[in-house]
Amino acid sequence: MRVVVGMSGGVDSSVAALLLKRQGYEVIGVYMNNWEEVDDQGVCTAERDWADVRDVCDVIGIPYYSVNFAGEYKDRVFQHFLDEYKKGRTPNPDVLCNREIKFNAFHEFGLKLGADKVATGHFANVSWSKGNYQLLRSADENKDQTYFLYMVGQQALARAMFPVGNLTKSQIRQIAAEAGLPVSKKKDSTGVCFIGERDFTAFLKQYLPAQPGDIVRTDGKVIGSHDGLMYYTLGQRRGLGIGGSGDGRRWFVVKKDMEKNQLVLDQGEDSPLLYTREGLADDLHWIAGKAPAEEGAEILCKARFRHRQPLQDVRAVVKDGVLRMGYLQPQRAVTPGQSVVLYQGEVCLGGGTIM
RNA sequence: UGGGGCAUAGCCAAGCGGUAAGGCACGGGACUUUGACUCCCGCAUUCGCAGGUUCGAUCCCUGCUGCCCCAG
Repeated sequence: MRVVVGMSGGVDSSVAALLLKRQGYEVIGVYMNNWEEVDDQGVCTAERDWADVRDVCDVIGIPYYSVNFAGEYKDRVFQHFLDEYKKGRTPNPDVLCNREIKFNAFHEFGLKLGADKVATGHFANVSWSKGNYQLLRSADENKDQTYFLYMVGQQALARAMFPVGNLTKSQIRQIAAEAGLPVSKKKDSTGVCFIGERDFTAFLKQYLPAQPGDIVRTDGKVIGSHDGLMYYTLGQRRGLGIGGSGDGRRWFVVKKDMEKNQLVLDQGEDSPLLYTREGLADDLHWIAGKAPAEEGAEILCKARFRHRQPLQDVRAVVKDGVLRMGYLQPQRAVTPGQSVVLYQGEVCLGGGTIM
């Protein structure tokens, strides 16, 4: 049985490869570099990651390759990312990246290498039940990454493997250390997948030209100016430059008025304008291939509106391709363009894009 | 140019003779495979300017400058 492992140069995917090798699989490590950096230190980071992958593979004793999907990433992920921002929405590129790149383009590459299975270091699990593959939350509740995987399809899950899905982060680091992997203490990576950590607003400004406008209070009074609504998101506090006015509390973005090109702020982290009790989502995707209930029938489940958020009680109904949700507890800054992912027990049902 | 008041960091604002609170903003860090949120740390050798009194002043006195209010 041949398994191709997507390796990032981090601990998780390194241990994933190690475990598969120990389990007797014929393992091949593949490093993906999908972002061609021109300047910055991004190049250095990518080169170091690739070097780490080679070192790790040498220690484990498996062959390795690198592959570049920069073109695919740009066409299928980044373009959509920019289009969404232009509309004033806040996209989640990593959800698309998983569907289009890691669990599609990369899987196809794995097949070309003769792989029976394609593994990654994601914190998630797959199981087969009632004629379908299920996506399950990881053992390490704190690191679960199913929020980013809800768009993955049955075909991909059928050949996917998540070797570290049943481990905790500390167990993974311990295994890596005991095996002498050079990345055992490497810091977890953050930021947009393949693009990495950086000054996000400055990054966006490279692609989306500024469109200055007013910053206003909820009563319409102008209290400042902004460079462009696309550089801000709902619930945001930092980077507004508004301080000292009003009652002295912090200011948060509560609305982006695209028509007036105004950024609307309200004061206080508990501003009622930041909370909603219901919402809609479209662009739905169900892991099982179909909704968990008939059209119009109520779905009682848990949900999260952002990565790592504790599961929230939600009752939803699917109608005409739109998910109508009611929240038992008011939710803060549910943001258009972001994902809502539904769960029942350990099972990730799927989700959609917040409208 | 009659009277009164105020001038403290980017903003708001304590202090009222004993050697500059706090909040917001901002910067750094932690957390985090999106964007955010959150948390931690930092942030006026100096109190409009110039003198004076005092062992010692942001706090008292004088002058100057600026702003505000009332009356003209």
